[in-house]
Amino acid sequence: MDFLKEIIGADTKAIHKNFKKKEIIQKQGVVSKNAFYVKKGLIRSYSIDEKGKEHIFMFGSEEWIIADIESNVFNKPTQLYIDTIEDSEIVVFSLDYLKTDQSTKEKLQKNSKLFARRIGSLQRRVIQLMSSSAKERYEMFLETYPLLPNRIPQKMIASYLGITAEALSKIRREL
Amino acid sequence: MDFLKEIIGADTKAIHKNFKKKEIIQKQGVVSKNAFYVKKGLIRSYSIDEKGKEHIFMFGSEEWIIADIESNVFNKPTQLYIDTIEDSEIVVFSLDYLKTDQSTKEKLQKNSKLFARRIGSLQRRVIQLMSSSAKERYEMFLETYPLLPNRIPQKMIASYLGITAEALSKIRREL
DNA sequence: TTCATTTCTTAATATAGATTAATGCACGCG
DNA sequence: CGCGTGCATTAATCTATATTAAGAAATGAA
Repeated sequence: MDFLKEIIGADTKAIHKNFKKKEIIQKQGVVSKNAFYVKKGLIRSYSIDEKGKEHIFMFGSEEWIIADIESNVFNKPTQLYIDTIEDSEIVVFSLDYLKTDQSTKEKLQKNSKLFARRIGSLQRRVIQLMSSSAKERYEMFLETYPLLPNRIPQKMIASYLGITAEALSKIRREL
Repeated sequence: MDFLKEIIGADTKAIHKNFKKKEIIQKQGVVSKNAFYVKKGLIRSYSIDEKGKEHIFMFGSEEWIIADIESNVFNKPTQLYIDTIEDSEIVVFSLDYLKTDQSTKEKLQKNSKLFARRIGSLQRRVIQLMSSSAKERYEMFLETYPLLPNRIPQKMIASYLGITAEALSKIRREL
């Protein structure tokens, strides 16, 4: 993820911010203008459905970017809340350079790579959701993010996997 | 989707190809070098799991691009088969311009928009898979792609929704 | 520290959707 | 033209996961 540093490093308008645990960084419904690079800490993006239930879309720990990219690029209202799971140090930056002529070819190329990776991880997630049981998804989660599970409450892991906390508890007992 | 034409139009190496119904365009496991723009017809991308079950990842009709973008950009073996549902006219092109210096800033910007849209549609898909019932997903599918359902066999729609043909049949009866 | 609140676990019951099996239909092929 | 193979539907049964409820453990605030 080398190119992250260059994209962000080159953004002179990027702002470093500190957030306390459980602070809300972005609310559903607004046109999101910013992307959030996690320098330190742990944050999450999630949506809340009509029944009031939370569904975690992504976790972001050190060196990850959390953002509603489509909302950023096309000025659409975002579906995603973003808040912190731990006290976090966040670099708030903008993807505006994609629209204006402010950016170099190199930066644009790096950005395409960044987006391509994100597309890949979402593609795997969709296929996984369609083809694997809750237990299999949990095992893959542990493999893919070995460092995260002890930093994240069970109920949030469950929400990320698309199951209830009760179902996850049962799965954990079986392992 | 204006920018599609420009991206592809500018690619002098792009090749127009005709495929018969049910022809395989790309196989799982290979490093995919190409993206497929559908000029006419209907194609799909899908993966096959260990149990031999198909899971449709995307449909592509006129003006859509079907590709394993991460495989293209990072030379990773693809999870996705691609084949045709109807006789189709396809523009086969490459995303290599993202790696080399062959491309203009404008083209790169358009490409980022293309990727951002794809990220948006995958994000919605993930959240939908986690938060909606099969019936709700089917109704959203009908709304989002009103022209496709009569061109696609039921069992493939079911596979796209992540359910069995039997379950879809039951849902349709209820509507 | 104590009390209140939230999180995690366990268990009983309910349900959406899978599986299996059987039937009628359509259509592509010899 | 008829025949076979695959497609859609229905129904019976099964199973993974949801829901509900309750208690135990952990966390946070006063």
